[in-house]
Parts: sequence; C-alpha cells; structure tokens
Amino acid sequence: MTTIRDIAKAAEVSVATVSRVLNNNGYVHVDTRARVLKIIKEFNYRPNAVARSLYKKQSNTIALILPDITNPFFPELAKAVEDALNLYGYTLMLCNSDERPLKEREYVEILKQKYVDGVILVSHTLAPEDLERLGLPVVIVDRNVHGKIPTVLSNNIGGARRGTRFLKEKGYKVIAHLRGPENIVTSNERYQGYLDVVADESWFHEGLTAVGNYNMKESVTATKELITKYPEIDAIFSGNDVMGVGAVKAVQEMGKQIPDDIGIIGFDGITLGEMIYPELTTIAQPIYEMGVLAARMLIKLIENKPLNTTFYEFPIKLIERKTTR
Amino acid sequence: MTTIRDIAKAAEVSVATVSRVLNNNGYVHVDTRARVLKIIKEFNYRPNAVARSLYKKQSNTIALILPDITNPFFPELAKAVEDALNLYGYTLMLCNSDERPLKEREYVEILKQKYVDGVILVSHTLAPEDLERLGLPVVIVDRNVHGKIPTVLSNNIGGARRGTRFLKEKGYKVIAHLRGPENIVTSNERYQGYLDVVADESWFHEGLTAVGNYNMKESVTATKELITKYPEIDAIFSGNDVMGVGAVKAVQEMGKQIPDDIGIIGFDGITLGEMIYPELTTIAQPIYEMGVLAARMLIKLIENKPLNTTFYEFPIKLIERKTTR
DNA sequence: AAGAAAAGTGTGACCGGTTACATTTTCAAT
DNA sequence: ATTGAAAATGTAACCGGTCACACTTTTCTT
Repeated sequence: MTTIRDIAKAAEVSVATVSRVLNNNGYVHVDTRARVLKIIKEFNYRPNAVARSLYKKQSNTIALILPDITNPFFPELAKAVEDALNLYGYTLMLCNSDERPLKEREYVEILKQKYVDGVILVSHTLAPEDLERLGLPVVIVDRNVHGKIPTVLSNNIGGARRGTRFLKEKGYKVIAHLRGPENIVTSNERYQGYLDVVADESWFHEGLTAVGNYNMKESVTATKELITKYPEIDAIFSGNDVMGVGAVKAVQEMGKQIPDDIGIIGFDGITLGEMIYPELTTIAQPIYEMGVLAARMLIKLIENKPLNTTFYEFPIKLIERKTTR
Repeated sequence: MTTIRDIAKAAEVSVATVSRVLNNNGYVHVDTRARVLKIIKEFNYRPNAVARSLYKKQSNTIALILPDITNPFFPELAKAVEDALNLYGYTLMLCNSDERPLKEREYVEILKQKYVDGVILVSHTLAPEDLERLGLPVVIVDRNVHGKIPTVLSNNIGGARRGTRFLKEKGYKVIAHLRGPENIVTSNERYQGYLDVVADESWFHEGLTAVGNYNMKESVTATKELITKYPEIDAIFSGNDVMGVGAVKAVQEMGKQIPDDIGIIGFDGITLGEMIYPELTTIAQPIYEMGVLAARMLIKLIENKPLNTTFYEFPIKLIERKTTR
C-alpha cells in the first residue's frame, strides 16, 4: 500500500506538503502542487481514512439505527438517508435494533469506539435519559421525545384526524381503528387523532379499536375479529400502511368488497400501498424528504453548523387511491 | 476520553500489559489481570477501535453492496447478513449502488480506504475483471460469475423449471413469462428454465415472454399488454415475486379471477408475497439462509479459514399459496 | 544448587495520517 | 540595499492502539 511518505519521497517534498495538497490548505507552490498531484495520480494513491480518523477523531460515517430493515417503512427512509449522506461524503452504517433498548445501547457503544460521527435513530426505544447520555450527535426520526434532541417527524395527530375525517366525509358510518403498539408515541398520537374525530359519534365505543402492533399478520387477525364482532363496521383507519395492507387482505379473505362494503385508509405512504389491489388510500408522510432532512440535520450538527430548527414536523398528504370510495 | 495509557497509569502497569489483558494473549499474572480489569471497569474504558484498525489493517466492518435497499428482496437479505455479522462481532456498512457499476467501483475504493474487511456484493453489475481487481475479500450473492469468487445463489434454472412445470401440472394451458432485465444472469437463467419446459409446446411462441425488468410497475403494464394481446394466456410464470405481485395486480385490475382465469407463480419467496390477496404462490429461495451463509463465508475468507465450498447453490422450495389453483 | 525453561512485565517502534511550530525563501515597500 | 511580511516547506509530535524484543522473576529439572 502506498502511503503519504511514499508520495512525499517520490515527489521530493515532505509529508506535510503532500498533506497540504491533499487537504487543500496552507501554502503550496503551484509547481509543487502539480508535481505532487502528478505523483499521486501515478501511484493511484488514496489516503488512508483510518489514519486520518484516528487523528481527527471522526470517520465520515454515520449510523442509522432502526428496529428492523425488513419492515417496509424503513428501507425507504434508509435509502433517503444514504443518498443524502453520499452527497456530503459520508458512508452509512446500518444497525438493526430489533426494538431492544439494550441492543440500541450496545450499538451506540460500538459506534463510539469506531468514531462514528453521529447517529440517526428511527423509531427508537431508548429512554430520554439514555438519549442525553449518548455522547454523540443524534437526530431522532419518527418518534417524538420531549427534550432538545433534534427531531424529524410528521404531523401524526393531524394526519390521523384528516384520515378519519376523510372516511366520514366519504359516507362511511362506523369507523374502526387498527392501532400500533401501546408504548409508542406515534401509535398513540394516531390513535388520539382518530379519537378526536370519532369520540362523540353515537356509534363510537372503545371496542372499535384493535391492536395490530404495526404488524401485517397481527393486523389480519385483528381485522377479522373486529369485523366479525362488529359487523356494522364499514371503514377502518389503520395506524400504518403495513396494517392497512393487512386489513385489506383480511377483508378480501372474508369476501367483502373494498371500498364498497368496507373502506380502508392507511398511514405512512410506503410503496407497498401501491403494490396491492386495490391500491391503498393513505395518509402519506414525505418519507424520502424526512430521511434527507434527518441526514442533513445530523451533518450540520456534526460540522457544528447552526440548525435553524431543532424540531421539524412535516405536513402529511392524503393520497386517495382505491380502498376508499 | 480514556486511553490505554490512562489505564496503564492507574493500574501501575505498562500499556503492553493492559493490551495483553484486553486481548487475552501473552502472559499476565492473575492479580495483575484482576487489577487492570478493575481499573478498566472503574473508568468504563473501551479501547479505541480506530487506533486498533490502523495497526491491524482491519476494521471488523464489512460492506453490503446492493442495487437498492428499497427493492423488497434486499432488506430480507440485509437483515440476515447483519444478524450473522453481529454474532461474529462485525458491523455492517450499507451501500446502494443504484445498479451503476461506477458507483460500485467508487464504493469499493472508499471502503478500502476505510479498511473495510470485506464486501458482500448482491446483484452486482461489475464486470468479472473488475471483481478480480477488487483487492478485498468478496462474496457474491444472487448472481453467478464464472470465476473463483465465492458465490451464494439458488438453483434458478431448476426453480424456474419447477415453477413452470407446476403450472402445467395444475392444468394451465398457455403459460406466459415475465422476465427480468436481459443483461442479468439470474433473469436469463429463469427465462431459460421456463423455455426448457415450454419450448416444445404447441402453443408456445416468443411473444409469450415480456420484459418486466424485475420491477412492479413495469410488470403491471407488461402483464396487461400480454393478456390483451394473447387472451389465451391462463398462467404466468414471473421471474421474481415483485413482478409476480405486479401481475396479480394487473390481472385483478382487468377484472379476471385468480387463480381460476389466470394462475400466477413468482420467484424469490419474499414476504411481500404473503401480504397481498390472494397470496402469491412462489418458488422460494431461502433468502435468510443465503444471507447468513454469505456472511459466514466472507468472515471465513477474512479470517483466512478454509472454505469448504467456494460455490454454494441453495435448493429452492415451491410454496403453494393462493395464486394457483 | 545450577541451569534452563516458563512466566511476567516494560520499552519503544510502528500503523499512516495531521498539524503546530520552526525554518527558509520570495518579494514588495522603503 | 534593507527590512519585514507573506509564501513555501520541513521536522517531529501526536492520535491510541499493538507487538517484537529485551529484561527480570519464578518455577521446574536433574
């Protein structure tokens, strides 16, 4: 492997000069620069990133910690993050936490050892006090945390209200809700949004909400139970698209028509919603933009540039497709 | 940050001794070891992975280069790889190549600069000669390459034959094929498998094959064109599940019944197939196992342990679900 | 009890960059 | 010609580990 000293020797300058050329700082005579550059090209020399990291205490790498890349929401976000990072010369470490706070914390320790510059935490399970002690620049995506940690999310309550109201406007009479895990903020917010719209309805009762844990299979069984128990249900507001897809499937398996017998609306706006028939109407978050923004914010944080806002809430967008009439 | 020298000072030993304790090699007196360990715990010391990497020329990091994590096949593989790597103390770098050989090559350069220990290349687009020059341990997944590079894949031709034959056995008469990109080995192999089974049929002609480029939306339009042009088609063997899902959707949009009017079988065995209605019959590759094996092979390669086989072809499994009668 | 082998520990070079500081050269201003 | 700032370059310490080698102490062998 060629090192900076090899280059220095070949170009008949000191390593400092080569370093100056590489980093474009300090004074270097044009002729010298040209000579060094020529040698670098000749040797096809690339500075050793690890050596650089050791001295600079940073690695141009950031980590994305998420529950499980297998869940179709996350790849879209991960892609956005990676695209953005690439633009700024960073590379991406992918960490699946499996929803385990312990694994998240272990990962953070390992990442610190590796001089990872920062972390994007998606749908994390860490306690706020853990977050404070992280000792690394962090941006949170998708889960609100009281505190001064930069956060990117979308308007969950507003979106949920909008979606539920939309179902009402479309003439659906009895709207059920599939909700996510009970310990997750977004899940509760979306539930809250649903409640805000329907709590005063004459038909409303708590039994119309079932837990699908943001999971497709659970959603299928939950939906079937729901509809069997309360046949008057004619619409479902699902807390995310994955459960929404499950609901669509469940309803179809029961032989009911979508959107006539039952209308369904999801939340998230993942592409999965466009892969099924009928296509899923949904409250879409701008997932890609959120990923890009999170990456940008983190980089600013790392590079000590000022953040205009430390809390960014994206508006949602209702995408009317085929599961509502 | 505490360094090994801080620990050495506090424990009143030399850095070498601390290093010996950390790495469990060389002679260290039990009492000394205990003392050092105590100090380490007290200081909550973690050795600096970057410094270690610099000397050892390895980083306990491997990279996964794949076309696009957004394509639902890859997250499942990525998860498997990550799980396996974790077990062995490695972390994962995620690199989206966007199918661009140039980007793949650039990534490899950056990865080498970072002392990444090895690379798993999935569905790569690199030329064989590029692969040879990589200068890093590599394992290839999903795409066959003539050469001595360790490879993990599944029996594409056999699987394709099996799937096509299965449609015939089920009594379908005119079987079309949705194929992937023309420059991709797996895509061609699956096409070949299809041909092997149907080429001699009286009804067979080349028009029954359409290109869906492994892509959902393209598959939808391709399927519609196919069926409109050749209404005698009553079954589709799709080169992958994503296109299979597209075909299901297209057929449904055309108002035809699955599996009675048209039977569909996919290839891959991704969970997406279970998310739609009716669930997709498919030729399943053991994706998770393939990912795990690729990771294991790469680690063996990195650690200079012998590989029993450099070429591993997994058997496929027909999973009969609801898109075939 | 002597000598050899094993056990225990320390010193300092090394990995390959960056940069503070020192030194030398250039050049415009006086 | 002199001066002093700017320009150009070099030296060596530093980042935080690892390990070859040297050295001392303990244990074993005969």
